[in-house]
Amino acid sequence: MSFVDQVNPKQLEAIKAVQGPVMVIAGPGSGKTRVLTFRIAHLINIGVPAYQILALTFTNKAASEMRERVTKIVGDKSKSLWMGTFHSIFARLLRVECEKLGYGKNFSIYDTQDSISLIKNVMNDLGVPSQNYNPRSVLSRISGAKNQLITPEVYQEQAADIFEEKTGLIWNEYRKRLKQNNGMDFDDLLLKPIDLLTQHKKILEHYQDRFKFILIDEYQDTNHAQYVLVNLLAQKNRNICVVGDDAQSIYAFRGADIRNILEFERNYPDLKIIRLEQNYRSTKIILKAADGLIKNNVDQIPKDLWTENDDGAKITVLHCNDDADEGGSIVKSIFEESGKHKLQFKEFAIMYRTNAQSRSLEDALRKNSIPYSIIGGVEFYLRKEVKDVLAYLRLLVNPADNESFRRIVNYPSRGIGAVAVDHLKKFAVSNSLGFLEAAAHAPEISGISAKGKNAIAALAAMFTKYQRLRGEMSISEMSRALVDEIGILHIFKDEGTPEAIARWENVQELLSAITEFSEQNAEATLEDFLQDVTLVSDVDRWEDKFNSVTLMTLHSAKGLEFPVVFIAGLEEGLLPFYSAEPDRKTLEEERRLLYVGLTRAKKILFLSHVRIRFRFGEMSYQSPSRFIDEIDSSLIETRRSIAKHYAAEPAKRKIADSSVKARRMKKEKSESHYFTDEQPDYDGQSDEMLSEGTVVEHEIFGKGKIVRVSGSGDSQKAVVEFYDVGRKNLMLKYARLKIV
DNA sequence: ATTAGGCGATTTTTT
DNA sequence: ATCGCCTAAT
Repeated sequence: MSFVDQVNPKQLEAIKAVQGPVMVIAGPGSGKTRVLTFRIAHLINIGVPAYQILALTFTNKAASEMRERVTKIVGDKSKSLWMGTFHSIFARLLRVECEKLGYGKNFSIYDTQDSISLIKNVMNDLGVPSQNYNPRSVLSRISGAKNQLITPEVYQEQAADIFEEKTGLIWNEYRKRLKQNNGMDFDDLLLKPIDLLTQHKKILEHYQDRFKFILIDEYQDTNHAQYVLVNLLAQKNRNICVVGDDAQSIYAFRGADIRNILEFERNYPDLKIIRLEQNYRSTKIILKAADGLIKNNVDQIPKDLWTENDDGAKITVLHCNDDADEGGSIVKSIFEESGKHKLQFKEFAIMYRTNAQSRSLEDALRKNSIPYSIIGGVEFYLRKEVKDVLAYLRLLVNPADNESFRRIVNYPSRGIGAVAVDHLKKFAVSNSLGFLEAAAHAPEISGISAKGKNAIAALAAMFTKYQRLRGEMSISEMSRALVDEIGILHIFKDEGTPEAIARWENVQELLSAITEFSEQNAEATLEDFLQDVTLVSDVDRWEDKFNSVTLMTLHSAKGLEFPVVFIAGLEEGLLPFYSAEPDRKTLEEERRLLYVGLTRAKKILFLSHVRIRFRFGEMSYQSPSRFIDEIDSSLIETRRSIAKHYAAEPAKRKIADSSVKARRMKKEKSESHYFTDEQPDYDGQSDEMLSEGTVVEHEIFGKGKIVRVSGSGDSQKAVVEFYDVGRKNLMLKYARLKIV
């Protein structure tokens, strides 16, 4: 093998240190994937059977790319590698072993949406009003506790307030229901393997002997449960290699814990630490900017990043008026840069903090006929009609799945309402049956009208029929037949509205996806397909073969790189994201997120911010992100945008009156008061003396009193308590306040 | 009892 | 856009 002349000495060291625990601290663009690939290839070449290697990656895409690259070096042997995300690898393991934990092999995997709706049902049944306790927050507490390996019992004992008490109760019931439904949530895919391995010594030994060499990519984003799980597997052979970068840790909200890196060192005192600090991706200017930014974090492992690449162009900061203008400015820059450097659209990426930001950017791209593909957002497999069809398939595979039953029992409308379902549920509970089983006994259930009984019995009969057909037809034929019989395609067709047509297309696309899936792997089962759609993300499906601009969140951008990167919305409150005054930890995580974004860029980097943004249905004055100030100003060139020509709609946004309340977009058609995309007059307002207590008047918000003034020069800001609309954070440069 | 339609509230980031 | 909650119609 010829990797020796393709890597630097540090990389070589990381590739060859195959025995014992190794931690590779890999800066952005330092050839981490190359190291992992060669390391696996090296293991195989020195005689380690591929099935003894377990490689855990952050995305499925990273896994399949790596497998491809390994295959190029070692050939077919790579097929028996276990490579994938934690969730998909351990779901696979559970399919084999779950019966020892009392689950059926056909268990359903509940995504966040499914889990929330189960929580809602549980709360209903327990009489906990969902007005007081948001099911989403309840789930996130439960999930947090689960990833810390806290049991419901301990959680309930330690409950510090009424919310936690209720959460404990809900959790307990939620857990029971999941089990009854033969279902696991995302966290269970990590916790159940831990249960399995700690409860069954033989099985633990089996897998310890099986996975003699373990590699973990993006180690900084693993949580405590993942840490424990991997250590169980690795503790016997101790051939474990983790690769990560603390500066790119951006999943704390999901339980990712920097302590994993510290504990790792404690757990393996003979740990070998290798640092990869040479960057092969970005220009000197980009790297310097990123490095300068991240140095503002207190929590970090110090690093000395360097590159032999050119200085490159300065970073451009685009000052924009509003979101339409931002889209226009970005489009204009795409045209300019692609003309100047002969770049294709696929070499551009636009990144942002929240999915909601994509809309105005899409508008601008569409208006200028630039092809784009978008990662994330409302994902295909989360669309209602798609989830509805999937619920049918899921119930077919796992008849115990009461949540799926609930979802489809009256979709499309069959005259089975809440009351009928309630009777059915009572019958099911008192006879210890699943809902679908109970449905087969519809005639025996009291309290339901004859019509309702017929409808329920017919539904049950349909499932019986398709359970039989599953054995006789291919999964794609069977799915088509089922969708046909449900009749939703006709319903959408008849409705004929653009929305309905879109739904029709989505269902067709789902059916094609099933066909394609079964063509790709001939032995694939419906279970495999269902598992795939819940565990494979949008990024995983993304391919750069289309010549289009890519739009995505900063979180999704991890692990990718592009010649030209735009990061939109660098504004206080948005990036860094916060609603209340942010604490240090929050700010540091947000800073790391931007760091990840900056370091995706190879050659050219644009940052943009707007003056006025529609947020939470409200017009909001935004001040530029503090992060812009943290980048050395000698690396930056600013541009005030006048992108009228490219902006999606002339940026006309109505504000009806002085009470700036939530306004639906559709209501925004009539009436007075427009903002235009003309440059605001910078009338030197900020030069005047404004201090606490000054009474001022704003053209829209009316009169108010200044509470606080901060910053200086162009970035001077004030908090103003308006008499009519309450407290607002304004940037003086743009707010055009009049002293009263 | 069920359904349709209107209205208001809700949106950080993801496996 | 979607969901829950309301009311009026069937």
